[in-house]
Amino acid sequence: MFSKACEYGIRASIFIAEQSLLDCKVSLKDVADAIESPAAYTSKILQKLSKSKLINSDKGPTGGFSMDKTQLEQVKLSTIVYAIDGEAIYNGCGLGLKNCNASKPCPVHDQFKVIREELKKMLESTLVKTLAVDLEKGLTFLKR
Amino acid sequence: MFSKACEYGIRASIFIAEQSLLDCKVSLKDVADAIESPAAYTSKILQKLSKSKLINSDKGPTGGFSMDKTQLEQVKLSTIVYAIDGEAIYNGCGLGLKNCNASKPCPVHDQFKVIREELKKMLESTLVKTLAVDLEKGLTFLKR
DNA sequence: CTAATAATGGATAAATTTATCCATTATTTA
DNA sequence: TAAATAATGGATAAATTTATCCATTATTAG
Repeated sequence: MFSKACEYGIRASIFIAEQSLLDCKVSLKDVADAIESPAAYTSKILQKLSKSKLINSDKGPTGGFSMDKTQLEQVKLSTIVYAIDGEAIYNGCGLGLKNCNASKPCPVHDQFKVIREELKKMLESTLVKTLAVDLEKGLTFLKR
Repeated sequence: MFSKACEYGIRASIFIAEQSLLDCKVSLKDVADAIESPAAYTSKILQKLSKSKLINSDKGPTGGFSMDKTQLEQVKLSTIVYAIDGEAIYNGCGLGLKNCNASKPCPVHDQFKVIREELKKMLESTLVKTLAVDLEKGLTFLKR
């Protein structure tokens, strides 16, 4: 459904959000340990999220990754997915056709439309912060 | 959402079904032309569908690919997807966790469950034959 | 100012997916 | 039986995604 990079990105941002709610900055290593991902690869993904202003990053000692109040209020799953995987999941044709649309539909156009809209609605209505709260409560998990 | 191989597989099987409804066998080249896919790669996918008994293939002159009555009645989108991409799309965790389940859920377990079940229901209730009928009527398209 | 820390960015490498090539096998027709 | 046809299967190659390595930059504390 999502690329591995996107999966890592979502898990990482939920962890960073959780720690930010506790007023903690986290290092790359903290993130990689928390979500069991390859550190160097995760680094690239966090750079992307950082450049898209979805998370903050600071260099040097006391540095690390974090999310501020505004980011915690605004960043949704859809924001992360869009930053990493782009819009393909929203607009792409289920069968890979370039010009699939209502007036020249692929054979599963209508069927997929329903699913995609459902998915979109879900991603756009889910704040990373909300997921972080459940994680902090121990209701959900980021590894295995 | 699906692999490229699976997209080709679905499009190919809809085309083969359409032609079979018109009592026509089609060659590899016919298929590749109809769905605008690389022929040799498509060949591998058709072999897989053929070995899974979702389509028939015959060698030699007058040979080609086809679907018989039984196959036309039984093959659904879910059948094709399962044969090519396996069950990951049904059972896999949205965030890539190995042991994500109701008692140890990932942060988006419940949200994804709804979407996946919706998708599953759709794939399992859609006969390739039905899609082929619409294609034959000129209501849908397999290229571009 | 120096040493230590942590993210950054560029270059590579490994793994996987997608795609191609070609010799072989099976089948049909003449 | 020979020639032509069409799928098959194995080997390889190209492209993309995932992953690693390391030197550099920015920042902080002493």
